[in-house]
Amino acid sequence: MMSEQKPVRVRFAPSPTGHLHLGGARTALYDFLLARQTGGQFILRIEDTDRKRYVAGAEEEICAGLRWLGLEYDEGPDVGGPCGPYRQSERKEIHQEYAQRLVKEGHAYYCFCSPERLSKVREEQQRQKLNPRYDGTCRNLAPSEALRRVNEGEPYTVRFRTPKDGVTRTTDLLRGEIAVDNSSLDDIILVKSDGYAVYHLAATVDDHLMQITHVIRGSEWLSTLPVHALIHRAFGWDEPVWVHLSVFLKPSGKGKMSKREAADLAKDGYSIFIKDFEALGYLPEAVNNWIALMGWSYDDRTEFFSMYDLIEKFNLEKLTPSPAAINFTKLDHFNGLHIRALQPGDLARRIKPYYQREGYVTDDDTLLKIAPIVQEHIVTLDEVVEKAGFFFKDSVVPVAEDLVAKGLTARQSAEIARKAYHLLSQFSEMKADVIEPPMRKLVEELGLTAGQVFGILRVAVTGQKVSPPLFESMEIVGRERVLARIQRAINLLEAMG
RNA sequence: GCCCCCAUGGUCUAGUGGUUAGGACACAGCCCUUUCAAGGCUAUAACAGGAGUUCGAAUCUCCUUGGGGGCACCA
Repeated sequence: MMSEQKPVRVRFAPSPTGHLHLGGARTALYDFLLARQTGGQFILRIEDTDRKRYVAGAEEEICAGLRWLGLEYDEGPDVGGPCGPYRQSERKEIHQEYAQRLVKEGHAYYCFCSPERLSKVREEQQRQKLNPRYDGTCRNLAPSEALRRVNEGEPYTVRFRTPKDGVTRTTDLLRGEIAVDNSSLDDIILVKSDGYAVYHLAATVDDHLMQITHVIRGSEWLSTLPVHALIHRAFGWDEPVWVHLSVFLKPSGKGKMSKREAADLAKDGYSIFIKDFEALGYLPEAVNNWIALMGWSYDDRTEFFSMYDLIEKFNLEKLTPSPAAINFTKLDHFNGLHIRALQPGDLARRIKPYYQREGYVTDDDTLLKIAPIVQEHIVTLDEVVEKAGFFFKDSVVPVAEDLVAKGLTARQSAEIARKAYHLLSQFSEMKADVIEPPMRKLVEELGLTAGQVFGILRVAVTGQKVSPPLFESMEIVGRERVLARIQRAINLLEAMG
């Protein structure tokens, strides 16, 4: 199936008004996959024509988020490219030029209605249960008069002259033909009175100029799709392939993600913002794998995909149009799978920051030894600190009660610890495969279970009831610390009586 | 209110006229086991409802219901 597809040019076009979230990331992922698969280009374009909504730092966060996910773009505001600028605010004159062309050719007209009048008209229409729509006051102004008013400095906007009747048909890749009566369409504003183009014009012009072949975006654009098609046609341009992705719903599947919902998520250690995933211990490859499968599938059983797999196997044909509820437990599952798929050396490198974040002083040799023994015990990277922090501590402080083995007294537990201490102290090194057989023999001699004996030692050596495998852990902790920790445990048990 | 879109287990989905409706997550039980996991096995669980078309519908059509999106000088 290695395609003979033509190289695509696709763009991810977020507005810098907030955080990069899962929905955006998934759109960008699909863009990226398609571009890489076909040998085309993935472009980042910042849609910042609304200066009022501009959020400082948002663009940087988007770029950083895409890079963290591994979605390197070929052209964009901070990397340049042949179709720049890639920030729409810097393309104001270009947009105006094309708006003029539409006006000259009769596809658009100047409108001098004030926002105040417009909103009053709208309120009145709503009161009368009519559909809110521009009332057409300026639609039939004589071009010469309109031009005169423009030249006199009167504030104006440019509106698209939508056909009054007929039907506009266009095609969405996932849904087939989308047909709408032109009578239900509005004369949308193309250029605002501040001179900046509105999305509908800016995106259309830029997509054409940047030779975008596939427009992949959220389904919130579906209702304006006919207008976008009409604008393309007014310019005489071919339409790109339209791909409208379904939205993500909240985990319950009932309703879309809300601000409140997002806040609740944080309490459970989840987030919908890409900037948070690293700190929460997620791997970018897991996040990609997870969101790739929300709206796309490969076959009836394959679910684990590396980025390499995704690039090879992604296809637009298997996209689904129905909305998907975000399922964070599935993300946890994928994260576990991807952690286990890592080379231990890679895992060692990736867990390091989580230790350092908590103030641990680590060394790479030890990290390299820890990686393979925690690998199949953690689902998020940050867990490594609570599960395997004891490796980097001089000593641990067990809860005395935890040292008492199930079914035994403190006194008996102390006696077992003493015997283990005696046995272990005879070895010059704590090699796991060397000390395990005699330890098991000890268990047998004592007539106890492995769980009872090893449980005491686990708490003694790690300070925790839950830890990575005991003997491997003891090997890393090392002879001196192991013995010191067991001695301390003996003392604690004896103090209990 | 009007317009557009969507509809298979709790969730993500496979399925494009004939299948015992498949897989995954979650959940429950069992096995394995030095803890926690991981792994293995088993179980529970779905075609929203109603009309049609057809010898035969999860698959095609229509209606209803439910959900989502849009109706700005925001994107």
